[in-house]
Amino acid sequence: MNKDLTTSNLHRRNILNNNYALEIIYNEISFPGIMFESKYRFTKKQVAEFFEIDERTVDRYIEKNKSEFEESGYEVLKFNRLKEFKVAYVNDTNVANIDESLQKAPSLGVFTFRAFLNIGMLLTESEKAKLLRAFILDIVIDAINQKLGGNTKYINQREEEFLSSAIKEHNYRQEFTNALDNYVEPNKFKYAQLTNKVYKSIFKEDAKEYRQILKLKNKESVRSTMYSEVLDLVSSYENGFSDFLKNHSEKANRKLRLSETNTLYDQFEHLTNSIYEPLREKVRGLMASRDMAFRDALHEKLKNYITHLTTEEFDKFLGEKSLDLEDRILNNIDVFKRLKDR
DNA sequence: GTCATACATCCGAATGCATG
DNA sequence: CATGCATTCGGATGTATGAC
Repeated sequence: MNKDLTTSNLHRRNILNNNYALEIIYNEISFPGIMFESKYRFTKKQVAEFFEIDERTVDRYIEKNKSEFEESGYEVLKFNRLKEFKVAYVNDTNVANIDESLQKAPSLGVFTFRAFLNIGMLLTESEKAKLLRAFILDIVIDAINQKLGGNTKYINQREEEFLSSAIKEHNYRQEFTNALDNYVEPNKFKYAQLTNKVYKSIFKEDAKEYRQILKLKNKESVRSTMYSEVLDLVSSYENGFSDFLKNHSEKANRKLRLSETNTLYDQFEHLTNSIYEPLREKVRGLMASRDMAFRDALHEKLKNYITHLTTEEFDKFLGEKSLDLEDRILNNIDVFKRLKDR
């Protein structure tokens, strides 16, 4: 996938919000900052020297992208905080020569490591920035893979909510297939057809397209790769339609043909359209955005829903609280048993 | 004399605008 | 895109003033 950091705000954010990638990048490039207020800081001068550009060039970029940089941690220090920064600067062992003019500066623009990377992603005139970008793109994919032992395919399972959603979904799925057994005439395509209809209602793709986008192998199950929010919504659709099907079959006092069932689903979808709309919108956004960031997968039909992930999202799937499914089952064995016996 | 305070001046960084 | 210039701001520095 072509990710041009200089022009894509989305891709920049997806890297800058990923603390795990930032940590690795910091450790890999030898550009130590000055520790100040528990963050590594760099003066404008240091940044300019790193990228081998004029300080004025840095100025221009700050001017143009002020809000983006400020969001990444760029700020102008004054008064007391500036005084403290100067102390930290002087005491820092990484700083070889103490700058005379800095000592007298009444205000000083300071970058965090994030803001430093941010400007590096935008600088088109620096050869070093170009190298840095290439390096970042390699590192970020590696960082996620490394964190997950090389498997982003099941990153959806690392989140706290996944397990309970998956179990609930499993139960609703059973009701759904039971309903198809009880109220629809035997037909070997019925499960697949109706399931695809549910998928298309929710995220516009059928199982086959979804598999291609996520590069799933034949044996790998589609649902095991879905995020908890998607599973919850699938549950809702399956549960809702099971009921709908039951009512119509009982009213007609017979099993329905597959074609009737398909028509019935279209009715169901039409009727529930506005009810599900908010959840569907949310789920589409989550799914498309996460798959872009984590799995490097583009859901073409959902591309208008893609946004950058927040730091919290990265934490949720990569952070302390995220776990392999196996660990999660062990940690939640009681919950697991309770849900299973329902 | 010294100490605190008020005021004036100077300087450098940031910022904005203009130019080559 | 680099450079030059003017403006603004606030810290640093210096000076004057007055109380004790």
